[in-house]
Formats: sequence, structure tokens, C-alpha cells
Amino acid sequence: MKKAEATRLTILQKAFELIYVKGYQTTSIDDIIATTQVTKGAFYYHFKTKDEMGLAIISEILKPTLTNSFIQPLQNEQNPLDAIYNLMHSLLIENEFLKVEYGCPASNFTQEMTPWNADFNNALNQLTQQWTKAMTTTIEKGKKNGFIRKDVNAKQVTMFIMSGYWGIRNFGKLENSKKVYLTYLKELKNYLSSLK
Amino acid sequence: MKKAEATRLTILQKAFELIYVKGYQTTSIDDIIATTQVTKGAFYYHFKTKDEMGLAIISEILKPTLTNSFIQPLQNEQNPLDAIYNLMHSLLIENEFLKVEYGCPASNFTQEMTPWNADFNNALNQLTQQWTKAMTTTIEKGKKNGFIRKDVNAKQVTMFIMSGYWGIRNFGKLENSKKVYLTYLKELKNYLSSLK
DNA sequence: TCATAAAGATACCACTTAGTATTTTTGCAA
DNA sequence: TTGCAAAAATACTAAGTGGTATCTTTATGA
Repeated sequence: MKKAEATRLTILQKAFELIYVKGYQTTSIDDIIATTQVTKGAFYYHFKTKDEMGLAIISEILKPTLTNSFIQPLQNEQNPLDAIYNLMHSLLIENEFLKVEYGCPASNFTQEMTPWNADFNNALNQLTQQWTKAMTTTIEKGKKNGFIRKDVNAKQVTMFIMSGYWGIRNFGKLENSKKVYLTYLKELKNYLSSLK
Repeated sequence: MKKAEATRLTILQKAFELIYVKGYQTTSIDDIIATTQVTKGAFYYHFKTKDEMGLAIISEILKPTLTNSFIQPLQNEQNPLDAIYNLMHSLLIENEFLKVEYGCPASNFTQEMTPWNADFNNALNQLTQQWTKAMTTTIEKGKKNGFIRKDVNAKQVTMFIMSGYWGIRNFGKLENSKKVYLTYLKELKNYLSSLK
């Protein structure tokens, strides 16, 4: 049962790419099987419905990426303000998996599927909560270690920062230029300094 | 030529509502004519294509709303920091045209149509630039009047704030609760204070 | 008031959609 | 090597999709 697993993974990966670029609703199963060179029979052998595949993309593609690229970097640095800034910099500027013209996959998904599809909503909420938790923990630790003022509300700051990230991803789509990212990062640095 | 204008406006308004709730691509013309009680012949008399209608929604529904609800409030107050905070508060908490579970119409549109449709991209970009300009001007004025530090970069701050707004709209969709708005507003207040 | 164009109604088209039923091929355990 | 289930291929369906062609009704300016 090796080749079958490979087929399944190919579908998920190629489908993710298409969806990231075109959106979920406008990516048809025919599109997916055309680019994967997998037949409809094979597709429906691996996934009962299109939505089942969509949810699998979230849990098997997006979730690991979140852990590796969004959460771990927060835990490997001592100064949480640097950690957050560097994370954002790496996500926006260096990461070559994420493209400025296509925005943030999770944010795109949320925009498109919420509040209509409860399953997607739930899966995406879990993702977001994981990131929120990681960032909040980082900030709390920073308060203890004296990197951040004691009166800073960690949850509040986390939400503020994450909103900024999602928003600037949208801005990037609109302007199709990383320039906006640089502008955002400069002000993010100022904001983070104000938490010292 | 009164009744015809009314028909056209009904189509735009009802279509906007459907699109705001369901998204552009998933709102079919059949949906629109069903809820407006307008026949297909009438629809296509007023709009050559679905996209022409979509663009008309941006210029005839979204644009006036932007001017009235997003830009004017910035110009009617002397303290720009208060103006910005109050604007956000009114948009997020008081405005009953915008619903937490459906996010921000302009942001939804951007997410869905960009970068695929150049016309939509362009129209939405103009909207955004208008808001950006208004906010930047407000901040610059505040610098002159001593409400804001001279070393603050107006464009940068504008982008940071607008990103936050878009992002928290996405958060609201995800959690379907205005609680996140309140959290965001608290930190926005802190951030704005840091510009004094 | 009535001719004429604007506005709206109806039926249809070619194409795409997610999904299914049925058959065929493949890989592997015995 | 073969039996058999797992995996994949093929052909199809019913319900939509945006859009068009053609007809009928309505309003209004002379």
C-alpha cells in the first residue's frame, strides 16, 4: 500500500496548489484530476467528496506547515519580540511556499468557507487557535523574562498582531507587490518596541 | 425612465447582499433573479455580463459606503487618534450594515477576485487607495497639530491599521463573535497611544 | 392617442459541475 | 502462480452555470 498513498498525497498537494491560486469553489474536481493525471475513479476512491478532500488538505498540508513555519520559530528564540518580528519577516519575505499574489492559504480558506461550512470553520478555527496559543505563550514567557512590560495583555497583543498579518496578506494580493510587506514590517517593529 | 432605474438598483442591492453573504462566484445569476423577482431578460437588459454587474456593485454600492462610513468620519474630528479609534469602533461594533459572520465586503471581494480579474482588482485597488489617502492625510494633519509625534510615518501607520482592520474582520468570520472585535479595539487604543 | 423604443418575459443553448455505477487493472499474500 | 481485494479507469447522470434569441408588454414623447 505504498503507491496508493503516493497517489493520495499527489492529489492533496496538487489540489492545494490549485486551491491556493484559484480558490476552493472555483477549483473543480476536473481541474484537479487533469493536473494530477489521476482519473475520477481514483479520486473518488481516496475521497468520498470534494469537501472531504478539502478537509484533508487542511489537516494534512496546512496543519504541518503551521507547526513547522508558524509555531516552531516562536519557540526557538529567547527574545519574544525578536521571535515575532523574525517570524513575520520570514513568512512574508523569505518563505517561497507563500506567494504575495495569492495571500495566506488559511486566510483565503476562511474567507471563502466561513461561515457556510461548519466543518471547514471548525478545522480552520483549530489551526488559528494553535497559532494564537503559541504566540500568547511566547509573549507570556517574555513578560516573565523581562523582555516585555508586565502590563501587556498577551492575548490582546497576539490578536492584534495576527490580524495585522492576515490583513497585510490581503493587501499584498491587492497590490501584488512585496513593498507593502516591507512597510508593514517597519511599523510592526515600532509597535513591538512599544511593548518593551 | 424611473421604474427601470429602480429595477437596476434593486438588482444591485439584492445581489450585493447575496454576494456579501455567499461570495461572488457562488452567487449565481439564477439566485439573483430569484430573490429580486426580476427575470433574466430584465437582468441582461441592465447588465451585459455578471462581471459588469459585479463592477457596478463596487462603484455604486461599495464606493458610496466607503465615502460615507469610512472616510467622512475621519474628517469630522480634530484629534486624528480619536478619529481613527472611533471610526473602527463604529465600523466594528455599531454599523449594522456589516455583519461579523460575513466580514468586510471589500476584503471578501479582494480575497476572491484578486489576482484573477484585473477589472475587479483595479476597482478594489481604487477603493483601498481612497481610504488609505484619507487616513494618511488625517495622520499628517495630526502631526502638524501636535496630536501625533513628528517621527511617525503616516503611510506606514495607515497600512498597519488597515491591515489590522481587515485581519480582525477575518477573525470575526472565523469565530462568529464580536468579542474578538472588542479585544482588537483595546489593543488598537494602546497602539494609537504609542503614536502620541 | 398612438408609434416606437425601452423594458421585461420566456424558452432555450452549450457547457460545466460534483458525484455514481460499472468495469478493468494492479499488486501482493498465500 | 494465482486468487482476490485494493486501486484505478471509463462512461455516464442530473442539476446547475452564464448567456442568447425571440417574443411581449409598458411607458413616454410627438
